[in-house]
Amino acid sequence: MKKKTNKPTLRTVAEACGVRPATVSRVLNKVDNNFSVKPETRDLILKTALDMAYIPNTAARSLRRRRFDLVLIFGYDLPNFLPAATYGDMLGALVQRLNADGYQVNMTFPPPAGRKTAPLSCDGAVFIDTGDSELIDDFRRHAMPMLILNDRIEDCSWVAVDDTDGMRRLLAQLAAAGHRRIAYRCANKIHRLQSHQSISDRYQTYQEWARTHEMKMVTDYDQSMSNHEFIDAVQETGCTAVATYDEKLAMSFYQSCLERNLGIPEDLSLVAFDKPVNYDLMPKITAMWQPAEQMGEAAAEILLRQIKGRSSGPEQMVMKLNLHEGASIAPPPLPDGARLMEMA
Amino acid sequence: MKKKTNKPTLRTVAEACGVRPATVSRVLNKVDNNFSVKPETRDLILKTALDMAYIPNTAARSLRRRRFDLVLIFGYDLPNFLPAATYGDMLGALVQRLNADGYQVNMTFPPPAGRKTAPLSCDGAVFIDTGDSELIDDFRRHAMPMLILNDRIEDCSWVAVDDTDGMRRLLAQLAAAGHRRIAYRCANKIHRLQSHQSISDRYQTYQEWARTHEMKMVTDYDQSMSNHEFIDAVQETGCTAVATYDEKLAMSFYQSCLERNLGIPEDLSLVAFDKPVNYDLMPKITAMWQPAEQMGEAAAEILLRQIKGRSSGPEQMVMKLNLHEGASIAPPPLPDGARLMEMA
DNA sequence: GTGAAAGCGCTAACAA
DNA sequence: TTGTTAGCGCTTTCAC
Repeated sequence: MKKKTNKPTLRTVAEACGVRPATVSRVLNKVDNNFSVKPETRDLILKTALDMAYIPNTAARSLRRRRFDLVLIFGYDLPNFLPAATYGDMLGALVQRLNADGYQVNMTFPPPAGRKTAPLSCDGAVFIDTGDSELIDDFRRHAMPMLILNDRIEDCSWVAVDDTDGMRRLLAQLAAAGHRRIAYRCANKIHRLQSHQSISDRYQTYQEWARTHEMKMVTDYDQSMSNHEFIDAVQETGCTAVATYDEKLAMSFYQSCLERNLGIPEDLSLVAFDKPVNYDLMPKITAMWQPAEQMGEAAAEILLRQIKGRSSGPEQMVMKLNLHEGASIAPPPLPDGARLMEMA
Repeated sequence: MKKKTNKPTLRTVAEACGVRPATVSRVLNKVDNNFSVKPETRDLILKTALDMAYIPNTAARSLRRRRFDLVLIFGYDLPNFLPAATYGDMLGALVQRLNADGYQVNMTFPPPAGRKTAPLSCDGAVFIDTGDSELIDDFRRHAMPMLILNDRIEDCSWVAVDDTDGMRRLLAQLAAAGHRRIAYRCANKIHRLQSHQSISDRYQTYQEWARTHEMKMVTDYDQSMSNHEFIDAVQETGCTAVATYDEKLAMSFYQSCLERNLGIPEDLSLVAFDKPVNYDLMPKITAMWQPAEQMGEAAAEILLRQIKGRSSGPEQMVMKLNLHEGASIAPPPLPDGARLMEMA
């Protein structure tokens, strides 16, 4: 066991090569504005650095360069939310784009209480499903590049989706299949601690649709209901289709329908938002999916512009949801009388 | 728009207070070994720092302190694997423990090619599902504290599970219910690019079981088979139970069984490894779950010992899997003849 | 083609 | 109770 692991520094390497640290730095960073290195010293330095397993000290480098080449992702709940499937894709695209421009990407978990040094340890930040407004404020005060992904915050850059349009198209899809009475299951009061734009957007669109189509609303927006209570309400009011706030609610509702021998879509049509995890193992539900990759990429582009100062003020972007056709919509079942007439 | 965002530094704050940077540093870092600050200057400094929104520069601090207060998690594929559910819990516990000791935790995504500065930008690292042995080598060469989570690498610290024991108990569970012929679906050749200890552990245990119980092996370990081909094999050989390598395979197999009107567990018993995502929405399968929280915590403890130099050499830890009882085991269905006898 | 020197912002040992 | 000083390891301008 060695007494002390003296990590090689620029100076160590330089001494081993009989040159000065500055030269080593130039060689390793491939400073090529005017070919200022003799090939043999260059090779010697390269070889020595490799042999000694030299790794530049990030702190020193960042301090000097005044830049970190690092983007932080804040999404404290991501371990829970990543299973929303769509975030994996979104972040994948985001990271790839940032990497292409030389930025390392780190996802940070909640920092120890009292430590809030983040704004001065990266070049920019992406907030996703993070309600940490204090941190966002800090970034803003320090004029640090940042972007909100999948939500909207005033005076910030963000990339979000058009839930109003999404809900409208979802309802239109059901209407096109012949549905006139549609219920909306959202369970927001119960499931969501902090409110998200999508909650009100989707609900209000449902409300608007009900008004313009003279349709009686059947929803659990204002009250907490179990799946079975909701199914009761659906049946009592003669709804022939149900829209749910997200895929989790949809799957859970689907299970409850099975338990009651309610076939989907034969007896009840079902639509939702979001792509479920393990999509191929799940019942195929027609749903509005986020354009995950595009969102990630757009976010990266905007953030990069902010970082490189090529942007004046916040940029905001709304994207359309994609209708993903499953097998959960059918024409409404005919009422018993009508069925008899049809058979005759 | 301000001309230039002059971020406040220690010096800025010090000048505003009429003291020297060192004093500010002492106050903000609560150096309290001997109450060396006059209350009024202390308050002034605190207030000024807050007003100016002073945030220490991480790079400068780390450079000087020779420490980052940061642990990096490497798991490049985590966005894909987190949906394995168990990792969310594992990381949650790990992070919490490290936070408690004042360490920030970042999960890093693949760094831009050619940049391998990680070993000198953190105090320690956790590798999870990462086959980046080059990076691991770098950490080792620099004698940086690190730990492999959920896998084993020679001469490293790691926390892993006892898959041999797990498989044995799973098979024993089936045997206790009366099963004598058990098939093993692993599909490893197809699904796993890089090999994991669990693959051979589980397979070899199955093999051993077959030998000692004089049971004919029915498995796809050496050949690629579709679910339906596998079901064919199961039926031809009269197997009454199937064990699968993981929950994904189990779920997928389950679906295929439904398609063939094979009831689980009435017609076929099924066991697996791992906890599925959205467990409450999934069919309840008896499976071996990782003790996720304990693993995360143990990993944190070991890593902390390494970081604080309280450890001599690598520490390795094997944990038992937990049997999670679902509803996928039943006694084997009686052969037709036997069933008649029973009824008589 | 390479060296000298300054300094990024912070902390810790020492001095007063 | 506070100031002075040195320097962490690196990059970059300027000089030769």
